[in-house]
Amino acid sequence: MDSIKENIIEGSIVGKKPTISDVARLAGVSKKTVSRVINSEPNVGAKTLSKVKKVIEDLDYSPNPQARGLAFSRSFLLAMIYDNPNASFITDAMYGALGQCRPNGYELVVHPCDATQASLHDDIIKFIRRTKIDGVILLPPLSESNDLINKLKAIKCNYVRLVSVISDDVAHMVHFNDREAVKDIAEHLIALGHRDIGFIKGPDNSKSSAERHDVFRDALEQNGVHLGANQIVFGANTFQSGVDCAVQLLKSDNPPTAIFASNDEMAIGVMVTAQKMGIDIPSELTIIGFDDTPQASKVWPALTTVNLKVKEMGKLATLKLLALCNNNIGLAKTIKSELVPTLVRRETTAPPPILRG
Amino acid sequence: MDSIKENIIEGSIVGKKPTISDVARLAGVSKKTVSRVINSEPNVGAKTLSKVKKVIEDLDYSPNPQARGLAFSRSFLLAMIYDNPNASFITDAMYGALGQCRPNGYELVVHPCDATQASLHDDIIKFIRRTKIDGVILLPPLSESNDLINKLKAIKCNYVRLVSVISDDVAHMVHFNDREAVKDIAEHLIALGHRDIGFIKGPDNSKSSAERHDVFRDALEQNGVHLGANQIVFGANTFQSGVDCAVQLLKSDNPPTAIFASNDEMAIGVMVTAQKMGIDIPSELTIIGFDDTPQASKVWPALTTVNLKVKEMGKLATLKLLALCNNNIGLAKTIKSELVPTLVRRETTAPPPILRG
DNA sequence: TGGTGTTATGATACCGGTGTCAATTACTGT
DNA sequence: ACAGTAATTGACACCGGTATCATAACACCA
Repeated sequence: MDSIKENIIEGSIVGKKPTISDVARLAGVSKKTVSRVINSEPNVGAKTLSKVKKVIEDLDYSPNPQARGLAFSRSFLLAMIYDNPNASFITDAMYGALGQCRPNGYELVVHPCDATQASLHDDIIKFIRRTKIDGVILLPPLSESNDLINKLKAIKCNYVRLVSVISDDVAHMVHFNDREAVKDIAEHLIALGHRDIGFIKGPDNSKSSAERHDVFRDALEQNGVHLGANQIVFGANTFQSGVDCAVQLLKSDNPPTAIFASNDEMAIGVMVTAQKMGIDIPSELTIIGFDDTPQASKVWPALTTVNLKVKEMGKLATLKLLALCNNNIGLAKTIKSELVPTLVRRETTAPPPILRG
Repeated sequence: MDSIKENIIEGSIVGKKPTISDVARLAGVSKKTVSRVINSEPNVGAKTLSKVKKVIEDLDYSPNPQARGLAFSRSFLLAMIYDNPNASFITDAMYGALGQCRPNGYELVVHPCDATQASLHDDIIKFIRRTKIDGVILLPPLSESNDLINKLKAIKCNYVRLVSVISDDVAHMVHFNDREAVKDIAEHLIALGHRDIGFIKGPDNSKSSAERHDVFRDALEQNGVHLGANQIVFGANTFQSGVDCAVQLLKSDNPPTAIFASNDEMAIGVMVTAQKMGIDIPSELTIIGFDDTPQASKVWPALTTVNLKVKEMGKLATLKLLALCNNNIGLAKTIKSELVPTLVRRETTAPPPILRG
């Protein structure tokens, strides 16, 4: 007779999943009424409501997302897109996002991509059109590309970007104000007594690299410390480039007493290099990183760095994106879009040797 | 007239995406014929074929995955499910999987979950039923649960698991033979001359923890070295537990000259602790980890550890899963399912002090 | 040239949901 | 009691694909 019910009664779920028609039949109502219940639409009689809900419960029914997506012209899929090699940044952002996706009936698709590909942006657009993804979260440095943003707008794709540079498009971005953090670092170094400071800049193609450089230089300048050209070296945000930059800085005629690296990965490269050279940290060399990756607290000595609150950013970005997917731009605008990173003081910072006992 | 074509001609894609009906109309054929072309079905005339292909090209048409999924009763979605806190293991596996998903028209959904939840397995089943995911890749230690496997079988969900324990169900698993690696570690330590060896075991709920323990003990025993009860401590696979275990081992009456930690995370905890205690690595203490996480080569001295080839495992698992999704169990069986980890010798291993100059 | 067996193609139902709009039922106030 | 309005409900088309099966076109051979 009723094969659906039998399947359930038998204890394990076998055969096909129940459909909206099964629910409708068993509840003695039309498909449309069941649909109303599923989507919490108004104007359903109290008796009908509880009857349908009971059947849904009994059958352990859940709507088919493909069918739903087809009817709604939606996929209930969000994507996190990035060309960033920094695994901890990504996982943090991902966890922040996932926590908001699931409860709202969305799933998250991860889409790492290759920044060296010339067709990168077009490939992303193709990906979105092909999958019918409802919206995307863009991680830096990809999020800094206006070209990509314009292409997303052209296909009317919802997006939220995680960026360090300020913009007034508050509905579509979460901003981590690392200017403040960089200032904090400069002032911390000055307060400790450092005057010969080395700076490892991130790759040139990233706006936030330039920004960190400018802010750091200006903040030092305001305290009467000049960042000379030979005290600035260029890294690639990788461990190895941290090693290379450290060699360059520490083997110069006038080695710095403190080094600020634009990310933790490079800062740890500096640490390892200094230790190999027999330089003690922090008594002979102060090091500060940026990102507060899990490794930062797992090296010896523990690295002083900046926590960007990436997980929180992933969460806020997702909330905004969900609002946008529901055409609620007003809501997206009201969700907090600025996070202030914090300087995490650990064990790699100390006054320079000249000021010590 | 033809709004679709106009949209394309105007340069940017606006309005709705073309559908199969648009293609059919412009090519002067039926929807079904276009469907045949899309799915590379046989029995399509050469002239018709090229005509349809041209229209698809011109329109930049791609089929709607929701509609396709609905008709095929498939979602073209795979999920990677894990309760593992080890970020690098996961990202490696993820990258390995992604490389195979995309070219085959599948997307990957990430599904981390909370191992402390009692309803964990049922939640996973619900997730699969709700999303209509076509197949799942299970990462350890979740992949070791027979209960979960049985539940997956009950709902006929395709799965492939990454496991360290051997099983004959070769179509549904990729096996990393860490027994060999653990043996290599034991023999390496013996060869260096170590006789007082400490072992940090992983959490009790994991089969691979027990296995690593057994194999390590036996391999030492075969070389005439006994692993005493007070030389075995229990860790939780976290950095902090590495610290705790190190304290326990190093402050004992008879501290070991070498420590093998069941994962890198704990091994690095041991390193940091030893360094804080003024113990030099490797001259006074040899340390070996397991996993070859990115951090292993980014600590000082660089950690000797075992590379599990996780990315390759992710790739193989995905290939198997895709074969299973296409009901090709035979193919799934023939895909390589055993990987031999390699011992990566770096800088944390040396002969014990007693044997040194 | 006609009969036969393939190959190529299309009409129509269907996958499992939602939107529209008309029909039915339930409340109002007088 | 009864018109008037609001709340509830369902019939049916539709979203964009695929499966089935009947039919049309073609090739082959006697």
